Amino acid sequence: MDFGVENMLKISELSQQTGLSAHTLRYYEKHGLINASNRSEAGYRFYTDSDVRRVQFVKTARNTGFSLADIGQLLSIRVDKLSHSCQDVTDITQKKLLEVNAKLAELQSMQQTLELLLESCCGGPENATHCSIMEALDAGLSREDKNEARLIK
Amino acid sequence: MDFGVENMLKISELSQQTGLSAHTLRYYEKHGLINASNRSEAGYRFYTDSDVRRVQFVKTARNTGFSLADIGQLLSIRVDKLSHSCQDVTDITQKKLLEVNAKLAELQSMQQTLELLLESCCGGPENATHCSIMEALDAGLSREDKNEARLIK
DNA sequence: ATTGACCTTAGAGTTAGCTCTAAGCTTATA
DNA sequence: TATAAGCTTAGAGCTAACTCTAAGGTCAAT
Ligand SMILES: [Zn+2]
Ligand SMILES: [Zn+2]
Ligand SMILES: [Zn+2]
Ligand SMILES: [Zn+2]
Repeated sequence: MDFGVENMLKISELSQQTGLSAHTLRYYEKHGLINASNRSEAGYRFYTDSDVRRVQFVKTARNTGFSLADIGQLLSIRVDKLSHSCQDVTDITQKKLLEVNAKLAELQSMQQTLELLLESCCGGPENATHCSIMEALDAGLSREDKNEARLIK
Repeated sequence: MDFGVENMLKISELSQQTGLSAHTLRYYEKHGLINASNRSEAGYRFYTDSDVRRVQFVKTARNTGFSLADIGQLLSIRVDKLSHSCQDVTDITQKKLLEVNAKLAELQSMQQTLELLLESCCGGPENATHCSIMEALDAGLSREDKNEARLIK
């Protein structure tokens, strides 16, 4: 009856293999991303090799930056590749790249502003009455002025 | 008695001037960042010029990437510059820059991975049975392998 | 006097992705 | 057999920064 239970993993073993916590694995299951193909009579989850590969796919996609919703889509492609095209895959990937690029631009702008602020300030122990960082934040930064210009007209 | 009420702003007027919603302004007040120096008899908030400048400082700092907690610290320096040093200011700014740099590195890694994935896939209408993006996610990406290597030993 | 726009408050809901708790079984070891 | 470690579930809590709702008071114009 219970043929092949030996090479299946319990949740803590899967956790160790993947580096994802048991909590997270159950969370992914609750959200429809993964599943344990088998359960013991007591209800313990048992993961097959195929289950493990699916979890590793999820982890890899997660590390690549995909949201759990994205991963849900990628997984439905994965289980039925015949019904999906390469374009379906690139659409998801391209969308993610655009998001990443947008965040990058925002962070680069912040980085530049912060570096300029740090260059302008002595960083010394004297009091901050004439601190150029405080002055700059009080004056409204030039980057922000540009954004403001959009709103005015 | 109510001298000078004329040049004060109601919350919706401040909202228009700053581009922050009235909800957000009340939220900032609840969290101790800003305040209306005066209230009408009915309890309406009235903002002085000084209040407005403080709100604009908050907005500028927010646009620069500072968290509301950071801004709370910057504001307490702002109201008592004599008791604080330039170093106090650069400490906050430097810490923020480090955070931004860390996020940048993460996003740049994602960007690179996503670009490589997109280069490898034809993106065409044929079915996804041999899609190289799916293969790469199944195999575990090389970037991830590097991270894994850290864990192994 | 009656709209309707604006203001007040406390507090709930949103987002994403976990992270943890409580209460109670199960399993392995001593 | 007792103890500890591990498993189960539902559901609460966390983070940050809003965003919105409900129920009601205020104000200007008609
Ligand atoms: Zn200085
Ligand atoms: Zn300074
Ligand atoms: Zn293809
Ligand atoms: Zn492809």
